[in-house]
Amino acid sequence: MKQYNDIMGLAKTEMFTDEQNEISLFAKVFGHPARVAILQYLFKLDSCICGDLVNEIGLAQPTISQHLKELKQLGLIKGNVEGTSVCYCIDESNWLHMKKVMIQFLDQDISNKECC
Amino acid sequence: MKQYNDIMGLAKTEMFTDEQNEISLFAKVFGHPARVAILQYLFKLDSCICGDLVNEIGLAQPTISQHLKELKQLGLIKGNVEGTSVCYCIDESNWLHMKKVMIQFLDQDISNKECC
DNA sequence: TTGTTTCATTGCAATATTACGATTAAATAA
DNA sequence: TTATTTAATCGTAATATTGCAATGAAACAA
Repeated sequence: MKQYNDIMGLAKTEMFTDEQNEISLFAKVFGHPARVAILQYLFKLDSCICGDLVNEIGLAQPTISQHLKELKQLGLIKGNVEGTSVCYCIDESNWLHMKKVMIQFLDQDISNKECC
Repeated sequence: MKQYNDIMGLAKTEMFTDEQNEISLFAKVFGHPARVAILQYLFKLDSCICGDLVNEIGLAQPTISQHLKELKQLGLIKGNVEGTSVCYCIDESNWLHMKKVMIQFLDQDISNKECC
């Protein structure tokens, strides 16, 4: 597993639980609309090459490539070289793990004794 | 509604859908373990004052205050002044809206025609 | 009034993120 | 071989985020 501190910058990850750090890492990768758009596109197509994304999304090729790298580093997508192009798709088992962790966080119970 | 460009920096939000921008804004606020920890603590207690959080989490008071401000700006928490302290809690209806948007994103179907 | 307590704000340094032009690398085509 | 195509990487500028000391503001207590 990647060390949280490698990519969290100033965040003092050692004062938080592994769960809190994991949630924030997943959230962080969704924290840019281009990466959200890339994932939605991959879900729509079930496969895809990088060039498609450059046309689909309006960003330059190096920028898309960088966003793909971040998604790949977290394990949410995987890519296969196919000739001169690369075929990316969702990594199903890692996506399901992430989904479980995130939904558990989002699904916390709101008791009705709100104070304000 | 807050203008996305006010807080997304370089991100070219105009090239993305409102949905993609909304998802990324919600995700961004979860993209720091301190804010995840604050939210979990608020869920656990159903109410809370800022000073509690400074003790609970190891960060300085201005840092906690800043994280609270971001959560409040997105509407996920609300705060009431009570004497010299401030009572924060989850904003239930906004939390439920966020949850719906995020779960819809996380719940996309993975077809079985993976290509790689 | 003068403290005291509690939280917000300011200001700033350190670091991270985003974007993209230029270049490189790798596969294929001519 | 020499293009050509496609995507990754490098380098760097612009901007954002994080953290906290110092300070301010507001409510309360003595």
